[in-house]
Amino acid sequence: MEKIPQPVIKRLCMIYQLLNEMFDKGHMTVSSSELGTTLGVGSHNIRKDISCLDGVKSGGSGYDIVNLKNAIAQKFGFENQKAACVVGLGRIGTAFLEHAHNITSEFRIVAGFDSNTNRIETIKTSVSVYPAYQISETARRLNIQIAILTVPNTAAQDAANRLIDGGVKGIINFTDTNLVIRKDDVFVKNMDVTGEMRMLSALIRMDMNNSITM
Amino acid sequence: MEKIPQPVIKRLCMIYQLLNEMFDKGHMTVSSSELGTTLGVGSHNIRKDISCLDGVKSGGSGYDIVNLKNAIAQKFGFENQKAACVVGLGRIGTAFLEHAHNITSEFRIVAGFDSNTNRIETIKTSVSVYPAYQISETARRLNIQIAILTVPNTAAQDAANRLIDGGVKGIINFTDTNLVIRKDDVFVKNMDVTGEMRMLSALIRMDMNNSITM
DNA sequence: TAGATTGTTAATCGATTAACAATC
DNA sequence: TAGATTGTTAATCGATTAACAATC
Repeated sequence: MEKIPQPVIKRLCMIYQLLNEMFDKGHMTVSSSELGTTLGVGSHNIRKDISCLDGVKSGGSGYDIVNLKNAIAQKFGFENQKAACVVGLGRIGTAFLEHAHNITSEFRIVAGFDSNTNRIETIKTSVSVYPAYQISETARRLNIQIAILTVPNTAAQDAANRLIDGGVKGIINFTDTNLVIRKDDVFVKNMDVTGEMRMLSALIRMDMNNSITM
Repeated sequence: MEKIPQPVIKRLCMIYQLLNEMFDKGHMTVSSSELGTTLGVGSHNIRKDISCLDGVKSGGSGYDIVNLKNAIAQKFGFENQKAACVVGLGRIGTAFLEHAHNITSEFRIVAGFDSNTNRIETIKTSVSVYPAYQISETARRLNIQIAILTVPNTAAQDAANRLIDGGVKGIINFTDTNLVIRKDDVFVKNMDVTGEMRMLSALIRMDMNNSITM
C-alpha cells in the first residue's frame, strides 16, 4: 500500500467533510474544480489527491459523491466507529462530554476522566466518568483510540503519558502545553487558543507588510 | 521587508511559546539544537527560521532567551495588546469568556456576542456582551482584530460575514462549517473537533499501514 | 458523437536538510 | 585562545502546478 503524504491526507479529510455536506443537500455529483474552489486549491491538486484512493469511478461528469465518500472512508477506515474519551472535566471538557451524542457515527465518546473525585461524583452525564488514576487501565479496556485533553496546563503531560500507556494513539490537545511524546505512532493535534491567536496575529501582521510592499 | 513563509511563521510562534516557558523557569540562554529537539525539527531549521528575524544577538553559546523573545515579538507585533471577542455564548463560548483574564498580555477579550437576548441578560461576566446584530458595529468601534467563533453550525457563515464587515482579520473557528471568505486579508483557523478527530484517525490508520509495510 | 472532465506525466516551485566557514 | 554554536550557501527533497492525452 502506497504511503500518502500528510498534506494529502488533510485535504482528503476536508473533501470528505464537504462531500457529507453536499450529500445532505441532495447533490449527486461534484467536479474537481468545484471541490478545488471551495477548498481554495487548484483542481489539479484535488485530482492528484483523489488519485491516491482506490475504486473511484469517474468520467466526463465529475465524481459520484457517494462513491467518492466511500472510497475515502474505506481508505482511512472511517466505517468502523472508534472509541474516544475526554480527559479533564472542567467547563470545556464537560461541554464536549455533553456534545457526545452530536458527534458523528465515526466516533463515540465512551469515557470521561478527572482527578477531582468530587466532580466525578456530582457530574451529570450519560457517559461514564472515572478518576484520573484509572486512565491507562480504562483506555485499554475500552479500546480508546483518541482522547480530547482539556486539563489544566500543569496536568497535561502526566495525563498524556497515562493515555499513551493505555494505548491511545491520537490526542487532541486543548492545553497550552507542548506535549513531549516518545512513541512515534502517537499523533497530537494542538488546539491551544492562545497559540492560534498568536499565529493569526502574526499572519495578519505579515500580510499587512506584504500589502505595503506591493 | 522580506516576506516570511507560513511554516516559518508557525514555527517561530511555537518557539516564542517555548521561550516564554523557559524564561519562566529561569533559563537565560538556549541553543538551536535544544529548540529543535523540543519542536521535533532539525537545528538547521531553527537557525534558518531565526535568520528571518532582525536584531538577534548570538554567538558560541546559543541565543539569549529574552533577546530572541523580543525579536519575535517585535517582528510579529506582539508588544501591543490586541482586542478579541467571542461570538456564540453557549457552553464553550462562555468558558472562553470566563477564561478571559487568564489570557496573555498579548490579547484581551473585550466583547461577547449571542443572538439570544435572554442569554445576554442573564449571563454573568466581567466582559460586556452584545446581541448578534451589533457585531459589525461593535467590532469596528472596539477595534477588534480577532474573534473566537463558537456558534451553532447553521449560524457560522452569517456570524463570520458580520465579523469581517466589522473589520475583524482573524477568526478561530470552532464550528464544523467550512467558512467561505471573500477577502484575502482575513485568516481563518479551523478548530473543529470532529474534523481533527477524523484527521487523527486517518493518520493512525496510514501509520499502521506503514508499519506493516516495513 | 461531442463536450466536459479526469488521470498522469513532466516542470516548477518552495521548503528542508546538509555542510562548513564565520563568530562569539 | 579553544570550543561550541551560529549564519548562510548549496543540494536535496517533496509538493504543487501545468498540460494534454485518455475517458466517460
